[in-house]
Amino acid sequence: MASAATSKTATAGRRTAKSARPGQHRLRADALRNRERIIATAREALVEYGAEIPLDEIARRAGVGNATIYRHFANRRELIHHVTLSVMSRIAEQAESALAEESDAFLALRRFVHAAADERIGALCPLLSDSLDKEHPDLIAARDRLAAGIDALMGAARASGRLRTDIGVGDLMVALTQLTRPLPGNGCVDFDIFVHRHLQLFLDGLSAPARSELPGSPATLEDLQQRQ
Amino acid sequence: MASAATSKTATAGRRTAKSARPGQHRLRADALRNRERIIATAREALVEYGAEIPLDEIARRAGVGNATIYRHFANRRELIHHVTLSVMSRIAEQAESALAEESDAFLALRRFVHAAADERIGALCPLLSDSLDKEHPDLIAARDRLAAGIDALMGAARASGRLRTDIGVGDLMVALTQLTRPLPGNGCVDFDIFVHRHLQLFLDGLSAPARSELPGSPATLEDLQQRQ
Amino acid sequence: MASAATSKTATAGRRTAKSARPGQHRLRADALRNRERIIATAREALVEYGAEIPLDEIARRAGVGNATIYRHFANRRELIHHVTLSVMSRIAEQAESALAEESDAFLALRRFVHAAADERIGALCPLLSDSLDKEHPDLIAARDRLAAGIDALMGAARASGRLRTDIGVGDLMVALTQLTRPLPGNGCVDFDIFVHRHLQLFLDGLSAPARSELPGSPATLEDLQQRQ
Amino acid sequence: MASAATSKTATAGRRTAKSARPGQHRLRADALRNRERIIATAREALVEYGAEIPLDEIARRAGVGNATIYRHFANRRELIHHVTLSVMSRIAEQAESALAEESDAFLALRRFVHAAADERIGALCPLLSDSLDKEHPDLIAARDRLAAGIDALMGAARASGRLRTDIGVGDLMVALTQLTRPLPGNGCVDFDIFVHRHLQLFLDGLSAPARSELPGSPATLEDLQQRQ
DNA sequence: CATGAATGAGTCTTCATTCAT
DNA sequence: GATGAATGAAGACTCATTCAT
Repeated sequence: MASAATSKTATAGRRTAKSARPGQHRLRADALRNRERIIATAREALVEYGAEIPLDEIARRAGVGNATIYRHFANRRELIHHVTLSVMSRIAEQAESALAEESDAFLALRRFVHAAADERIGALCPLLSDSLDKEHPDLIAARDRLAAGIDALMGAARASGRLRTDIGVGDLMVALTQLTRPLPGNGCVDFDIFVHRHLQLFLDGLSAPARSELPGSPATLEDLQQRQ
Repeated sequence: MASAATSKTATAGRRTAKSARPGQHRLRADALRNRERIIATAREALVEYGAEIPLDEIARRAGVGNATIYRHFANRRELIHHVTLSVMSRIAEQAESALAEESDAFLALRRFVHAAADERIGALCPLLSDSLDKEHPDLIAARDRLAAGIDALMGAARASGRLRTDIGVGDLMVALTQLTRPLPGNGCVDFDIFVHRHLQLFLDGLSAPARSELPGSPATLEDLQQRQ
Repeated sequence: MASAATSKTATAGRRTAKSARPGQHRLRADALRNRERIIATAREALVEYGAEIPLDEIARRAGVGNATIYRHFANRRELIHHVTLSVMSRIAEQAESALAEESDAFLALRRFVHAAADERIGALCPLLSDSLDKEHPDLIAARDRLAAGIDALMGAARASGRLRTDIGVGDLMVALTQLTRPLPGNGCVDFDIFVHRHLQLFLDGLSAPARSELPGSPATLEDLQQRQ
Repeated sequence: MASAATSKTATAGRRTAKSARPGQHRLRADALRNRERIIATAREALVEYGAEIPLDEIARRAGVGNATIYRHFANRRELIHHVTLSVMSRIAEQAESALAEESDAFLALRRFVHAAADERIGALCPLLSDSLDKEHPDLIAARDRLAAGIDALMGAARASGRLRTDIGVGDLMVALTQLTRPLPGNGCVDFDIFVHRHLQLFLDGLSAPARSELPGSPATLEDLQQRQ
């Protein structure tokens, strides 16, 4: 699968740019495995435990020492950054494949929304939290790819006359993120069952014709990230 | 303003049951003022800062010493408990007055939803977080009152044929809570502008006739609190 | 005794300006005692153990909990800052009293040099280390006071014809600091005995007439702090 | 260049006596080159960065992997040990060649003092720090050679009537070390300019006739290493 | 032999909670 | 009753040292 993590910028750490992985420096196979495992574990742990999960706990779950996390990610912020990139990338794929594979545009949108939930989009608050460096080129690239994917989905659905016209990508993303956010502190696994109900309700609200007039105006992803 | 905090059970704090305030022991006027101020400050601070706000910060904002919080609430958990009660109470009032004052039942529901958002319902995840003692009689009472209020609202809206019939109080409450939850770490005050758009979309999804079939089944508030 | 710690600047911590102690906020007696004890303990501990001494060790020696240090000083850097101020202030007093009380100007200078050593001037590398915020007004004030005191001493000694004329305050301060610096890692208490020999030798080198031509040019304290 | 590192005793590293390199086991050429490079890099890095420099940083500067350091030196302590030996050896050479090449004995001493500073004698606190195993035969041998060299220098200078008679080798070594010690944490390269001023002043203090009476008594190098 | 990677122990710092005025 | 101060128990992060390629 295409990875959004190809463009790179060294974050010039004082000693070594741990997380910047320029093309010339291939990771050892086991290290790469660890790296991916840490990201995947962090994604799930964030969902189960909440955003304040200790890195030590992530390390424990991933079966590595705590310092191994720091070999791969300079600090908590950077780990979150990469988890965000990973999730955004996976979700972007979902958007793209939904559009490619579904003939009914609104069904494609619906499929995407539920798939994004399953991909733990809510684990991240990725577009809003201030714990991300929103200037980071990788994040911008991932955001743009995702925005493009969703835009295409929404555009097709709108073109088919099934999607109301007064909403933007940002509206969908924020609501989707919020509706699927994990509860803090406990593993509400069975909470998922609910989530899909609410997403479905929200999708019904997105259907054309619009049943009410919305306050404010449609939001792009850029809008979201700019609000402090 | 009716307070849900009159029936009491001491939760046997380590040394003294500070927070249990049996009716016989009227607080001094200034102490009561402090108590209310702490709760109100905590509510707002939770919204602005996020769930991990230090108690010292709440104390600072409330203009009291940190130990004063402990005079009123045995620990953080108990403070959150009371903030939750306060918010639930205020929201219940909103439900009740919306029903009483609006002639159009669906409009009443809509008014309630937006009012609940303004009351910071999302600051607390009041029904779900495991940082609450869900057995606590006060909480149960508050929940029941709130459930009754929303039930009445939804019943009326359903009766008027404007609300779809496959959703329960729990569905509304969870979605409402999630959609209005503050972002962690930063004061997204202007985020509010968005929230009402999403609530409106969700309300449109709630309208009859149902535009799709929902997975799962309608949830009550009891359901919610039993999970986990 | 006059304290250099009267002018203040809040270092605008995120939450509370712990270390800024504006005049309006008198410390409780016990807290002030702790504060002074921490500074004094840190001064001695720095001498005995070296600059890398853990704060926990300082806390232990001071008989307080580790967090108490942080109540008084936002971080390690700030503690060092205040220790530095304290030592500079004490040394400035030594300079002033030596000048005031000794009739022989060169003897006054000599007395000062040995007294500064006893005040642990070397514990700090106070003028040079980059672990200080050299822009800080308190530090500048302390430096200026100290420079003035030493300048007066040296000026008098020079005027009496006993001090060579090709050296500046900075020269004396640096050499004094270096010659009295504690060794890293071990408590060389009896090392002190040596130090005074070397200071004496250095003082002999400072005497007029100059016995050689020096490379470079006389240094002020400002010079020193600007390097690096 | 004569190396003091030929007589050896294995200091029984935990697993293998990595650093003991008995004569029979000639290092491969590249390994020897690495070893020397590590020592040289460590010497400079200690000067620029301070005593707390991480081994990883030394490895990075030396252009080797961190583990390579451990292949050559069992632990940090041992690396420091060898850097110390290296510096002492280089300084001893300076003493010997100064004596051999200068006709004026005091000039020879002066030349030596400045040369020792350029050899980074101060980087190591070589005679005093407790991070050395002062019992180690190599260190004793190096110390003895150095002491002999300086003794000869001082003896000649004393014989020429230019050096005061109340000071010992230890006095010179300690003062020299202290006056040239690098500041912690920052690369004060231009600090060197000062150092030679202070050394010159100190040398002037060493000149005969003595201008004052010194406290204590002359110190040998043995004295220094025995304290603590 | 050389190296990148992994790790546990240690340090700094924060915060809920308790203590003393 | 109220407060500032004190504290120990985490959590983030670093680094000497060990392991596996």
